[in-house]
Amino acid sequence: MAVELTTAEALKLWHDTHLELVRDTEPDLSARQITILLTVYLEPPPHTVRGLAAKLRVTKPVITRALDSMGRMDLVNRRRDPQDRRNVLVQRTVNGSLFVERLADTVCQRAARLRTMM
Amino acid sequence: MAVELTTAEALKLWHDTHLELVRDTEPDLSARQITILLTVYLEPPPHTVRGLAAKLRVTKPVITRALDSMGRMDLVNRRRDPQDRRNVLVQRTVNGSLFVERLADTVCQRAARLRTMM
DNA sequence: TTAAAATGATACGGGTCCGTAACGAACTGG
DNA sequence: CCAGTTCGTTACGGACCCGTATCATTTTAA
Repeated sequence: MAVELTTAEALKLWHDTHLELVRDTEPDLSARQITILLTVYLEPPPHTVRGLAAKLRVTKPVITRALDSMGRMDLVNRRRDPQDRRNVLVQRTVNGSLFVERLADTVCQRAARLRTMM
Repeated sequence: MAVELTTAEALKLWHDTHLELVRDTEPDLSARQITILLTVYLEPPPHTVRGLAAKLRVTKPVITRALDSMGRMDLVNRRRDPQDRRNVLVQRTVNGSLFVERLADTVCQRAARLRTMM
């Protein structure tokens, strides 16, 4: 059983959730940063700069800079790979987990209100 | 009947859709721009700079600049209000409609594949 | 008629992000 | 060992966005 959404519902969900994120002035991540963050938190490790760049189809400096910003916000962490010290492993943080959890709640709440509030 | 989403499904939907948007290198709008665009296309006119600023809880220059960029991308249009020439009315464009339609399709497709692909 | 209010745009200084190119550090294979 | 490869980072010039303050235009009201 799949999640059935009409196009109007999909747009309303996208709109309402974004509006809430914009209003809350949460750190305000870009689409690339959101994608990186959720990849790290949803998919099994290890996550490397090169791997993330390939997955998103962007250049490596994009990933490096996104990790810089999100590291400053304490959403992710970087560590050298002890096995191959050229690699950098992207790791989760407590703060990042909370952020992702809040995001999930926001999306869920907006989805639940979709058909009652239209 | 509401749209039931588990938190895991919500996150996967958010991740998958963002990933697709990042990969496609569609104009790559910010969260604020997306919110403005969808507000204009989902809610009944008229839409003014002041109204959008109040709705998003941001300053007016934010809206002006977003309309500048999205105008350059031909996603929205500006017109003076003939009734009160201080106002600017934000209008939809053909290109913007297509963009919104594609976005809706992307979200719907990702939602439909949620439970088959997990 | 004129002062005040409202609207959207602009100037400014500061920050972030972009892609290309170059770089140092670490591994690999001959 | 040592040249070549791989990895992540940094430097650079340019573009965009931010919030505050200010501006011109238009409307309102005394």
